[in-house]
Amino acid sequence: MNHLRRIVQALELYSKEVEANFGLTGPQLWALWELGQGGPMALKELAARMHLHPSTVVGVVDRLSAKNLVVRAEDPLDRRRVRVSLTAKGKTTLRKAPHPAQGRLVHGLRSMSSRQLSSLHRSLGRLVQIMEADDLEARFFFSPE
Amino acid sequence: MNHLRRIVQALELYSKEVEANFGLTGPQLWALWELGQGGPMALKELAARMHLHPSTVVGVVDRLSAKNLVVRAEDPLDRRRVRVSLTAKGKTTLRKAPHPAQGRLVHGLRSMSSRQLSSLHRSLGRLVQIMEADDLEARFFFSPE
DNA sequence: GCAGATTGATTGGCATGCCAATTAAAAGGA
DNA sequence: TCCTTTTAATTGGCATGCCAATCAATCTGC
Repeated sequence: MNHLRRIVQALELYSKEVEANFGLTGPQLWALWELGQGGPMALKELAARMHLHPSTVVGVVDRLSAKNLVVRAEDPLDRRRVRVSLTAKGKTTLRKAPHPAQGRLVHGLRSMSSRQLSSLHRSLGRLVQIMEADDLEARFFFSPE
Repeated sequence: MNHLRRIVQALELYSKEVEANFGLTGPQLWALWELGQGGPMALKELAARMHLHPSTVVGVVDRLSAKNLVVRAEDPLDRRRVRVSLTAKGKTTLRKAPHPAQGRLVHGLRSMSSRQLSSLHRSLGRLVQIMEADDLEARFFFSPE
């Protein structure tokens, strides 16, 4: 538990550091990266790819848009949707940016043996599986819709 | 990376759930628990035990104090310090509260073999070690005071 | 075709978390 | 002793993240 908290904290510190030296926070970089991978997409899809709540992503897109790295456009086929896409500046920035996979963590992982690594990956994957199953149960228990 | 994010997210969801059903968020419960373990202590010490920034803990203590679960008192020996301590209500609440070690995670961990568990613990511990070492280096590199 | 349900984005409210700056108190040095 | 530095707590500003509520657009059933 404590280790997890420390890792998360180290990730957040890294995000601050990137922000101070590059002008973009971790989540902002991450969103930019997803847009680079998947091309222009609806805000809802971006949120889904990031496993975040849409209302969270609205704020991130707002800030990226204020920096002229992305633009919102109307989707002609479904006017409820907002197509978020990279600007030219966004693409350039993305090319120069550090990979959003959080440098320090990557460094830490690289220094582990591949056997250790795959064991860690398996264990974490299993944890996620169990915790998300629990979550579904809990949701069902509290509000069965 | 993705697994870590999901685990953290599951923890936050659990915190929301506890809040909805118990009236206290994860960090609030955590602070209460530390006070239960260590007795009355300075805000700074509480922050150190939680590995959080003092300014963060000010807010948590504010909210706990608004709920009459803790009180701030002046330290007669050092008037800069604020002694935070549990109220009677705080102690009662703490006895009834779920353990702050995040139920779903515990459940997930319990279902793993002890061999898997200790391997996971070792791996995470190693990651923390490496990431925190990196952090020191980075701080030194960016601002060598 | 039209009323009612659903869906996508947004807003407002709130809790965490950080940092930088401020204030008050204590410690240290000349 | 007095002045400077350090230390503890707080404040204000900001970014994430959630949820609940709202608004507009789309879809469905009758």
